Amino acid sequence: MDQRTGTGLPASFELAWGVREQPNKGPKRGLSLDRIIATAIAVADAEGLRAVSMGRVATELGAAPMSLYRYVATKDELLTLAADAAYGPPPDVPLPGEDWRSALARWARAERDGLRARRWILQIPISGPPTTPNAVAWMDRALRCVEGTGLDAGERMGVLLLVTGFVRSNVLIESQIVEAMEAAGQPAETRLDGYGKRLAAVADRARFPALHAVIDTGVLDEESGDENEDFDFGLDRVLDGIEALIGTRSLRP
Amino acid sequence: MDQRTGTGLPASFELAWGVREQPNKGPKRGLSLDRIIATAIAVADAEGLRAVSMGRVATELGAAPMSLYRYVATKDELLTLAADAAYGPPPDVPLPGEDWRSALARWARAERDGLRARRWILQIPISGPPTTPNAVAWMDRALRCVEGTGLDAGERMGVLLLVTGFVRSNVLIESQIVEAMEAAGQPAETRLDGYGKRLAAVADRARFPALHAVIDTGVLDEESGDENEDFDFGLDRVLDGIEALIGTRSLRP
DNA sequence: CAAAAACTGCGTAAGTGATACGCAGAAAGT
DNA sequence: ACTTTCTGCGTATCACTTACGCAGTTTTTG
Repeated sequence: MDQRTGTGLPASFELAWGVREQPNKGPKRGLSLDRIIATAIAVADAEGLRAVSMGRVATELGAAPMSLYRYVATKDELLTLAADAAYGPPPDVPLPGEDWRSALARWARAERDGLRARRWILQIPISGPPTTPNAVAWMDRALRCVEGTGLDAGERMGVLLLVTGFVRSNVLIESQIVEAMEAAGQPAETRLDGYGKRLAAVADRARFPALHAVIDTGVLDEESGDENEDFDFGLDRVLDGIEALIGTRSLRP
Repeated sequence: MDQRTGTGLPASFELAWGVREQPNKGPKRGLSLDRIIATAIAVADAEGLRAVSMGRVATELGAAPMSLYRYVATKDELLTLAADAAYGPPPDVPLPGEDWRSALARWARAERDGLRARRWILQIPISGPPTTPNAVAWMDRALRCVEGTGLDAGERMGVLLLVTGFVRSNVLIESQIVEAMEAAGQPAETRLDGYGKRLAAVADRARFPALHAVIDTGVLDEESGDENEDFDFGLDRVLDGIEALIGTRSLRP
């Protein structure tokens, strides 16, 4: 099922795009790519990415693992498609008359929401630039937000990569913290109060003065009350930086 | 070998930090954590991350796979330590009297250089915030760059996360492109000239107008002549955004 | 209508990988 | 000398991905 045709994409991707003709010979299919993908997502949602194996997905479908290979060439391919479907369609941005900053911020928040709901997406090894339908749709929407700002095509792409990179990075780091806190179900007498204290136990104060200055304030030992604070901080910096660039173009939407 | 003590870190991490006492009974060790880590790195450097297995590392060391478990509790632990060692020590920033922006930019570039030399680092699943020696050292150095700028501890951490997130994301995206180009060794007659063309073959122009506007310019079909261009663009945006924030603090280094 | 072609599902199998368990021997402590 | 701790590793289990090919289904072709 790795029959690449004129599009250069794997056949399963063409299926996802709806540009591949259905076979017209052979028995009726008992499976479908959509069902396989949906099942992979359900397993990941319930038990995390590591639980997603070809065998597991097949079992959930009441099929044999090898039959999945009629639809996807490799497990990696299935995971890529699962991530794409899990992303879902992009937000409706920009609204008519909406300024670029507001639109892009909404886009970023929507991506963040989606990733936080399905953190396993970020664990999927990616082996190429986005070529799946939803990923591409999200790209288009972000690019629309910065059209008419005076940025050239390369810069618009740069902005897209910057913002999406920030979002994914932010959620990834948050996920790491969430995971560490869940893993903190260690024997009670060995459990430290937080990350900062753990660091302080091994990191020499004389050698890491700036880090200790931060640890001493306690910010590394507790979650901030507002779960959006870190994200908003970073997003504002990014948008400020983009705004500075757009300002140099003397063009406003 | 998952004997957590007062630091709350895995024993192998304590070894990496040099805060774990060496056992004083039993036969002389034929292996060492450093050698195991170095071997894992050598394999990853030569053949990529997927080639790194406990069996492969053991074979390279002339040992049995199970003996590695005297030193690390899991393969994930080994990979985390390998990534840390591969990162190496941080750059010497800030220089005396160096302004925050220059220092932070140098820090970012150094991280980028390291990651580009060893792209496999970005493929390692990470399951918690940094607790290994070099990672922590890099953190400290970045924090030093923004000390004295008027940012509070939380904001300094936010800046660190923003910059490192940007660097890693930038290199990851670049790696995806590099990988796709290497994978483009497909049958010649099915090979398109570039990513943009592949997208154009499936992405409907009416549905994705902003994306097509970018594709039409050709920027998605060729590598830019300057391999630093994308990175510098993003870094400048990020630094501009941070600069805007620091400006509101009315404090200058 | 029969044969050929294409397709579907899946049984069997091979190879690989991570890691649990426990043995035997080495070295230090009592 | 005996006990304790540690090291290396043989054996084994379980799980996973995917190659190969068989048998049956369905459409197309002559």
